[in-house]
Formats: sequence, structure tokens, C-alpha cells
Amino acid sequence: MTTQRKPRGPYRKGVRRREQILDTALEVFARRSDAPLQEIADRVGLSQAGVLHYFGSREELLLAVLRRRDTLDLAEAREDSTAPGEAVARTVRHNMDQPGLVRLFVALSSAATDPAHPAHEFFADRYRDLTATIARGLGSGQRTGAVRDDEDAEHMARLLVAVSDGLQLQWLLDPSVDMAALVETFDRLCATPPDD
Amino acid sequence: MTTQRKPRGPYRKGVRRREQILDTALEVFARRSDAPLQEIADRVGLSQAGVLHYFGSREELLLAVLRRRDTLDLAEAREDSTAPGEAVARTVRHNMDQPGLVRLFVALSSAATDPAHPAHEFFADRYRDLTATIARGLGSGQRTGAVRDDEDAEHMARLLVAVSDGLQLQWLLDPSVDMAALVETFDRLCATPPDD
DNA sequence: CCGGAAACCTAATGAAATTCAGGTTTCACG
DNA sequence: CGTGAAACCTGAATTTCATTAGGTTTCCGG
Repeated sequence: MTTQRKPRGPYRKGVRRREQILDTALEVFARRSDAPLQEIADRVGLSQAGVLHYFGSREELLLAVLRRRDTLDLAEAREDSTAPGEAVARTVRHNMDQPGLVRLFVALSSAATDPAHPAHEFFADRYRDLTATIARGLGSGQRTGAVRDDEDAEHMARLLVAVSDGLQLQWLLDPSVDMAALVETFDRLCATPPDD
Repeated sequence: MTTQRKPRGPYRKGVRRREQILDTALEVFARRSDAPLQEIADRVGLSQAGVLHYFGSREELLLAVLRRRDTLDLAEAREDSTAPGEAVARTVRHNMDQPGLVRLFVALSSAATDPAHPAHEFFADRYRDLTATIARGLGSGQRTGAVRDDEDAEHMARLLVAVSDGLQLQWLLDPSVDMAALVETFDRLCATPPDD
């Protein structure tokens, strides 16, 4: 065997601190996604190095924040949600209250585009799962007759995700863009045409 | 009157240098969008401060690079292009040869989301123009009967732009995503349904 | 109640961008 | 021509951060 040390877990205070850091980081980064670590350290009453003790690097902190927000959101969005388009529309609507976080999300996902970035895996997986889930929903919609079946469900799923991301960018640039309404428009494009 | 100085224009050598910097910056940033200014300075045979003499700051250089690429692209894309969807599809196809630049584009546009960012205006204008142009194209398509007219042309235009941006993200994360095919799928969603 | 790991801190180290205080070069104008 | 103001450019600060190194204190399982 190699080392067989005794890798004690974190202390009670440690987990509390970690939580606290995550919370304030969420707030701080929501305002300025390039805020210096020092700012978070100050708010938490720690030194810069103190923060880095919990999260090995700045990027990892960012990633952790995103993870947290993501899980919180999913919990909220998973309240039934029949049509996948409906679910996306609701999520988008919810995001409109959190411009800072949306900004952070977009910034990180573009950075994570680099395969060497620590968040690369996270985003790659996330998109894979997301499109798979939505594709499943659209597929069942096709069988119901609610969704047009002359196009591949997975294609439409990818498009829906793309629409959601792309609209966030447009909305951040110009808040008068009505994301929710546009997602709904897209939903109608995917619906079975009303052959009256 | 205040000062009445004589603001001479740039010298011949100056404009050549500027051009040279832009060219190499395009190359360098295409590989690593966070490359240090020093790298460009070296390649051009200038000091870091020398580069900053032409572009007041890093951000401004980035913006200038994007501007250049944008004009080059538009020139290439403006070769007729009947259907707007077709034009977008072609542009997207062309982008697939330049992952580095696409990365840069996404990164900058997310950063420019901040109203204080020097590139904010640029991107805001760009999107406004882009969607307006596409909406015009779709509108004429509606009159021709090629595009379904039960949805607003501008809405579909915004969706098309969003699709294009969103797909770039997905593609950067996973190069196996076929952007061009997906854009074409979206085009079909916007086309008048084949009422056989 | 003790030993070692966890939880911090202070103080380097380093990597960049940006600023600055001059020099040198260019070129429009007299 | 030649000259002098503006355009070029440089090397050397200055600044701002993240990250690392190494120590000190605090916790907690046995």
C-alpha cells in the first residue's frame, strides 16, 4: 500500500465557513463576476489565503458557486413541468431576477470552453444531460401529437437550449428583450401546426 | 477659446504598425484569448507600452480585433444571400474553421454585457442591426409565402440570432455538435409548413 | 489530554496590465 | 530646406491580483 494516512474530514467550523464563503461569493460575484478574492475574504472575515484554503483556486470557487446555484435552480424547476419548453420558459423567467448570476454563468461557460479549464467537464456534462432530458420530453410530446414529428427531437432540444443561452446574452445586452415571450414563440414553432 | 492646439494625424509608419499589430493580435488571440500583451509586443518587435500606445488598453485591442474580424466576415457573407437563414447557416459554417476566434467572440460578448465595458455599445449596436436585417429578410420571405406568417418576423429573427450564438457555445464545448445542420433545422421550423 | 490534521495567518513570489517620465522620429508648414 | 510640435517608443515604476511557502493556532478522535 502507498501511504495509508488518516485523512481526517473537515471540522464542524470548517463546513460552516465553507458554506458562508459560498453564500457571500454568490452575492459578490453576482454583482461583479471579476471581483477580487479579497472582497469575499473581507466580508467573511478571513484573509485571501484563508479563502483559498477551502477552494484551491479562484476558478474552483467560481465553479462551486455555479454548482450551488445550479442545484438550487433545478430543485425549483423540477416542480412537475409537463412540457419541456414550458420548463425552460419558467427557468428563463426566473433568471430575469438574477442578472448578475446570469452574467456569471455566461462568462464562466465561455471560459470553460477551453478543455483545460477546470469547469470544462461540468459544463460539457451539464449540456449533455440537459439536452437529453429535453429531448426525452419532446419525444413524448411527439407521441402525444403535441410536438411536430417531422424533425428530430434531439435537434429541437439542442435548439431550445441554444435559444435559451443566446437569449440570455441578448437580454443582458438589452434588458428590454423579452426572453420568456421569445422562448414561448420558439415553443410554438416546435408545436404541431394548427391545421384548421 | 481654450487651447487651440494642432492635433496632427497619425504618421505613415503609424498606420502600418497599427495594422500589423491588429493582424498578429488576431492570430495570437485566436489561439489563446487570454494571451499576455507581451506576446503580441514581441511578435511585432515592440515593447508592451508600445502596443498600448496604439490601443489604450487590452480591452480596446480585443475590441479592435473583433471589429476587424467582423467586417471581414460581413464582406464575405454579404455575397447575395437570399434567405437570411441561409446566410446565417453559411456564416456558422465558416466559423467552424476558426474556433479560437469564436471563443474570443463569445468571451468578449459576455464581458461586454456589463454596461461599463468598452465594447458594450459595439455589441448592443451589432445585435440591433443584425436582428433588424434578418427580420427584414424574414418579412419579405413571409410576403413570398416561404416563411410562416403566423409569427412575428422580428421574434423569429431574434431567435435565429440566439440559436446561432447558443450553438457556438455548445459546439465549443463539444465539437461534434453540427451547428450548420442545426441552423438548417431551425430554418425549417420557420418555413411555411408543407401542407400536403 | 495529546498528537496530528484542519483552519487559519503573514509574508513572499509572480504575472500582468497600466502609468509615467523621458527620449527619438516623422513630417507639415513656413 | 529646417524646425518644432506631435507621433512614436522605451525602460522603469506602480498596481492589482492570484498563488505559494511556511508558520501558528485550533479542533477533536482516541
